[in-house]
This record gives sequence, structure tokens and C-alpha cells, in this order.
Amino acid sequence: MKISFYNTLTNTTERFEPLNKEKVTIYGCGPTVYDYAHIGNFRSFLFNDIIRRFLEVVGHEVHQVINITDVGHMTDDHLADGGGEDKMLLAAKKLKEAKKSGKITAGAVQNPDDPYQVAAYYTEAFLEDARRLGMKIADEYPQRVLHATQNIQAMLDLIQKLIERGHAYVADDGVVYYSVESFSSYGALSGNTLDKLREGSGGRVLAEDQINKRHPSDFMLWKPDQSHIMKWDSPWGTGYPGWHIECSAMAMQELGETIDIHTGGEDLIFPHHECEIAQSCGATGADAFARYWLHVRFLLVEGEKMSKSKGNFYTVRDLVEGRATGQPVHPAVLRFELIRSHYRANTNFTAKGLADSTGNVVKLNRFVSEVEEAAGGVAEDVDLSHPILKEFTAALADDLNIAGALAVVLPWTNKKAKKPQEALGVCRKINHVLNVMPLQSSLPLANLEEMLLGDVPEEVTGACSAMDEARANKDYGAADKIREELLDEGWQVQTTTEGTVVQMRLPSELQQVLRA
RNA sequence: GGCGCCGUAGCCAAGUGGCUAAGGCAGCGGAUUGCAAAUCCGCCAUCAUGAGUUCGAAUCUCAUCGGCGCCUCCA
Repeated sequence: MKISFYNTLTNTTERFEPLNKEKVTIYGCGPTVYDYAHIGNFRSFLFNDIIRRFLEVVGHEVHQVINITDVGHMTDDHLADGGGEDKMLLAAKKLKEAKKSGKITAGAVQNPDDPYQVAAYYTEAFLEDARRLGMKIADEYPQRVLHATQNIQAMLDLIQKLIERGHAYVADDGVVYYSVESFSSYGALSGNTLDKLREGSGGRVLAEDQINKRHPSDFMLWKPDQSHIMKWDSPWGTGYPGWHIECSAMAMQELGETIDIHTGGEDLIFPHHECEIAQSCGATGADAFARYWLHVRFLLVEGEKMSKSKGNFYTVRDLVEGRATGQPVHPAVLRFELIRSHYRANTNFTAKGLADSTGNVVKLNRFVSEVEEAAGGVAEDVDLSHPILKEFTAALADDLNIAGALAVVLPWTNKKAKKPQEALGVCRKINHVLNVMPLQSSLPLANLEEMLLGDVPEEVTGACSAMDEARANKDYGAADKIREELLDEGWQVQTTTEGTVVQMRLPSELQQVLRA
């Protein structure tokens, strides 16, 4: 199968050929654990999950690794003096407040002053959200999900190598910097070559921050700092590692000097990934660190960039637990909403989109359960030559064209399957990638339809009976009045031969959008 | 100022030189229904603008307008 990806390194869509056909290596930049990850973060993480699942379905074995940044970097780490506040201290402060106000359970973090406990708390939260959304890697933890703080030695070794090879130096202030001038292809990924950086810095690089560096773009590898809340011994003094070094160190340690695919949000192209390349290739002398660099564009919320000040900063738990829209959003719906559009286009997270996704996910799940029943639960073993799977995988093989892939699946599920056992086999394969029909998770999840229905209050079942009675008496005026009332409350009402039933109830925010 | 991405129907979103421009939501018409809902059948775009290349372009080139990202912590 011909697979192609848009490679940021070359700005072209390239044919994908793994280095080793037996095992494709993927590294994804994971979360920082100073706070809950938001749905924009998860769009990026889910993208990594989809690539992996797709490659598996077309027959590759995949070795996927992500990192967890739990080193307490400074808010202004980019400055030479590593100024600003320690992110881990900020997180601790916030956790204490949350504990006081009862937002988190008191036992969750015993001592918020212990940075490792803070990190552990948010790591657990991340993993829980990831499992809810059906991310495979979360179930492999602690394998393949690497903590920066547990791999300091690998970073020290890498820094040592960089110094030996003349790519790094110890400055007058004792900080170890990477010398960008020592790496001739610096800027190849982002286009920010050194000459352009110098011209285009727009006066934002302050001279006093640069005083100890040989070049303004030199970045920190190790900072000796006794006062830092998390610190480790090193040949360059007790301190902490720079932001970029962990990914280079852990990716190479786990996956080898050159990996196949590296993913992350578009904002990581520069400086993070540019620096990773400089560090990794500088240390190994290899031509490439990652052969394919794939970057996900940002998620907007109702057309705006997500930010805490705008109040449109959503976490998975806010949505799933109903705090964002007034009623719980099923994880399968959220997963679908976050994966349904192309990774290289801005996607707009909206209430309307959630409603659309709800409809689609319900539809897919109904289809699968009908097929399952008709097939007696027996799935035929189908291969990718099946017309639906052929088109489905062909769309995904074309730079992960998920919208195109869905356009194959959705119309197919409109018709009753002629050969249920074969269809079930097809569904299983499709679901290996989509994982929404149903969503398979190691966490217990609410049944989608039951959740949409919620607990039907007695008034509502009573109203249904009253409506049946009115209809039996041909008092249609009264029956219609009851129906109107139920519809107003957001219930979808259906009259069947067995009587009136309510079918589902969308979150109130979605109802408003749909009525508008 | 530099480096990139993008602009397809009311909304979301495929299509990357050539049959009648996918699919979903909404809408409309029909079947069905006491009326609805659900379901089923059918309908619904000349592709931001302008110029060019070509036998032929939404697809390539240039320009213009508009949106977005990065260049500073950020998925």
C-alpha cells in the first residue's frame, strides 16, 4: 500500500517508507504535567494514536513512544537566566487552592509542595483522560510513556556527547548551551535559519539575556541551579535540564538514532523540534533524527484560540463530566469530534460540531450492534481487499485523510448489511482505527445511548403513558400538547407500536444551538 | 520583516489536470404517520477574486483580497 504524509521537513507530501518494515517507530510529544491537558492537546495526542492505529491496520508493527514532561521548567526558560517562575511551583500553588476550595479531592495530593506528587497527580489525570478517549498508548503505561525525570542520565550522556563533539559549551555563568552555529542545518525544519533569525528577531531578543551566549539562538541544555525545586547532580553542577533535551534523549534511547515519524502540535516546529534535530543529529552524526515530521494544526473553540482568559479552555474531564456543556459528553463523541477533520487544517470545536458528532457516533454504534446481532457475534476474517476497507484505508493512506475515510464508512452504514458476518469483520477493522463504534477503553464507560437518555424521570415516563392514552382516545390535541412539552425539555419523542418512548436527550447547550 | 498553512453549498468537510465536484448536519419534495418523530426514496455548489498556462483547472503559475500559525512559554 502506498502511504504518504506531508513532511514539514520538506514541505511536501512524501511517500512513506519505514526504515524497518518490521517495526515502524513513532515518537509523539506528550503533555507537560503542570495542569490538566486540554482538548487541543488531545487533538494532537489523538492524531498520534490514529497514525499508529492506521499503520497497524495496514499491517505494520508499530513502536510508539510519548513523553511526559515533568521537569519543572521555568516560565521564562528561554531567557539565559532562566527567569520567571517555576512551573511546578505554580502548579503546586494552584493545587493548594483547588484543594482548599474542594475542587479536587483532599486525598488526591497529600503534599502539594512535593513536586513529584504534583506531577504524579497530573500524570494520572492525563492517563485517565487518554484512556477515556481510547488512546492505546495510555494502556501501555508505564511502558512507552516516558517521564523526563526518570531519564535524566540519558540526557546527561547526550549533553556530554554534544560537548565532546563541539556542539555544546559551558558558558561563563556555568550554563551548558547548544551552539546553533555548530550545526549547519539548523533551521531546516522551520525555515528559521540563523541569518533570518538574526534579522527577524524584531527586537524581542534582549541583549542582557544573551550576554553569556555565543549566538542569540543558542539554547540551554543544562542549568546549574541549587534553588530549583527539582534538581539533579551533574558534571556541570546540581541543576536541571533544558526543555528540548528530554525528547532527543528519550526518543533515541527507546527508538534508536533515527526514528520514522515524529509528531506534535504546529507550535512545536520551532524552536522545540528544530532543537531536537540539532541535539540528536549533533550527537549521533546521523543525517536525520526523524524521517517524517508531522504537525497538527491548532484547535479553535467557537472560532477563537483557546485561552484561560476567554473561558473557552476545555479539558476532557470538563466535557465528559458535563461541566462544559451542562450535560456529560460521551468520550466516544469527544474522540470522534477531535479526530474527524484533517490534522493539517485548523479545526473549530463547536457545540454544533459536537451535536453532529453525537449523531454520527450514535448512527455508527447502532449499525454495528445491528450487524453484531445479525451475525451472531461472529466476525468473518476480512482483508483490505474488501471494497469498503480498500477505500477506507486508501483515504487514510493519503496523508491521513480521515474525512475522506469517514465518507466511505458513513454511507455504507446507511444500508442494512447483506452479509452480516463479513460486515462485522469490516467494522472491526474500521474500528481498530476510529475506535468509536464502540469506543474500546480500559476504563469502564457509560453506554452511549443510555447516557444520552440519562435517567428518565418518572414525570417523563408518565407523560409518555398519558400521551398513549390520549392517542388511544383519539384526543390528538391533548397528545400533541404533551409531545410539545417533552420536546421543549429536549427529549426526542417517538411513537412506536409499543407506545411512546423518549429516545435521547442532547446536552442543553447543544439543544440551544440546534434550536437557534 | 522572515518562514509556512489555508479560502469548495447555510454549517462541517473530501477532491491535488479530464466521467454528471465525495460524505455528514441543516433545508426542501415524496413515501409513511391522526399530525409528528424515526426510517426509506429523491433534490440541493462551477469551487475567494482577477489574469495566465493547457485541447482541458477547484486542481498548475502569478497577482489581489481574506483567514490562520510560527519566528517568545504553548499541542
